[in-house]
Amino acid sequence: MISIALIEDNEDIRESFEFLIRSTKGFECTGAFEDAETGLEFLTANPADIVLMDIHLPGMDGIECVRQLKTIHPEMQFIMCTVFQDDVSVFNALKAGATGYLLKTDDAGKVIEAIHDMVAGGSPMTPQIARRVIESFKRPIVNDTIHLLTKRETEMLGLLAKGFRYKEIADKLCISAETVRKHINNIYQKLQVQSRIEAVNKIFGLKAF
Amino acid sequence: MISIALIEDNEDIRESFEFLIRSTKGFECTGAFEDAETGLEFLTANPADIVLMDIHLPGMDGIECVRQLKTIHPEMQFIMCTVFQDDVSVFNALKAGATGYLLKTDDAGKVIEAIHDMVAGGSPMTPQIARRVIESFKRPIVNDTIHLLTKRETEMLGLLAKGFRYKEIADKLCISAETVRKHINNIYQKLQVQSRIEAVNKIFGLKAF
DNA sequence: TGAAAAATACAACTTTAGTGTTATTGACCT
DNA sequence: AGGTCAATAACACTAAAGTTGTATTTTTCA
Repeated sequence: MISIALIEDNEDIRESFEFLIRSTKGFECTGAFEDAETGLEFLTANPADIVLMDIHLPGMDGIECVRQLKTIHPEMQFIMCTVFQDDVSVFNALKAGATGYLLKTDDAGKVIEAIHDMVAGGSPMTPQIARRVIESFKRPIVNDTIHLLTKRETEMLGLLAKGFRYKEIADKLCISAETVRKHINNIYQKLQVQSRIEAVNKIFGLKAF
Repeated sequence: MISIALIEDNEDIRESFEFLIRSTKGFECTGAFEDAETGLEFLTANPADIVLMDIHLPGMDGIECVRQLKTIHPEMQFIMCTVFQDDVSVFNALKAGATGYLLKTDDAGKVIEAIHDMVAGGSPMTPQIARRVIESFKRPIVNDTIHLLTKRETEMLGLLAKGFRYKEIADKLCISAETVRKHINNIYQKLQVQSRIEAVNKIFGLKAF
């Protein structure tokens, strides 16, 4: 028996979801809440296997609720339900610990399928959302500041990031170590940093996730 | 009319896919190839909207084929077809530029649906594959070597990664700079590295993508 | 073609980082 | 009670990194 809870402020949707779950073999609905606060309180004490969570809620939003519940019960699985599929919501939800994404427009069959996929260790989501995840996954996340650097300087920075010494870089590029030193000094001035690690963090540092 | 090409070494699968595409309204099959080399040659000259690509092929594999075609025709879309859904293949394919992932066991309806999803700007994939993508997306990708370090050493490394000087770390933790120096030296010995940047790369370095 | 930007090079100097060694204290384990 | 490990600290020394300044050549581009 898979225990499912849901947090959704719209009464019609909440009740139809609850009915849907109750009338599906192998599923039980352990709670249906209209706001994040009461849901959070109940689920902290009574963890469910899977939670269907609306994003837009009065008071605390669904993403924050997931974040808090996930830290308390890491094994709990969350499927976000929303009308929007904008990038920010998707990523914040994923970052908070949600692993599935349903649209409210999805029919009953999709919802049941999504829950089954979830139980089977999958991440049900629309192809549109999957695309967004992939796109941002591929993005190198390089700071714009890099455009201040010349080609040679960018090359230097790459080697610097890999941990090569000035002497090694010099040998690799067949220039003198003093030139390398000069280039790197120019880089530091442009990036407003004082050390190799700061430069690397500024350019390649990953703030995303 | 959406033009679709396919590269698949198994004759039965290739012909049934070709038949499926030809018999679907709005789809046309512009080519069906049994190996990457001939497919690559044809598609370079005659780009298709969507390519169904097998991963395991004799000679050049499907991932390499995608990589090459994607650089020549970036607007071409690729759906990988495979029996396996292992992490390495999935990520390499995504990295090469594929945006969809089908299992050979999927039925005709799923294939058609996947192509439509693709045309609509989505990324059709199984929930299992979506989960893999998300997991690795969230994973900080921390090297196992970090378990060699003590709590204090791990803390040091974090500050080291942020670019703080020994003196600054010392002040932050209310210990002497000499102690910081010692801890860091221990870290380097455990990680078998000689500098801050190497240590950071070894532990937090992202090999993925 | 002429000015600006980039790449090259050298030098003197300061600061920070990294290596090696030794020693004390407290925590934890058996 | 004794042993191991982690954390603390200090000192001497070397190596590498970072700073500042000047200068020449090459590229680029308006």
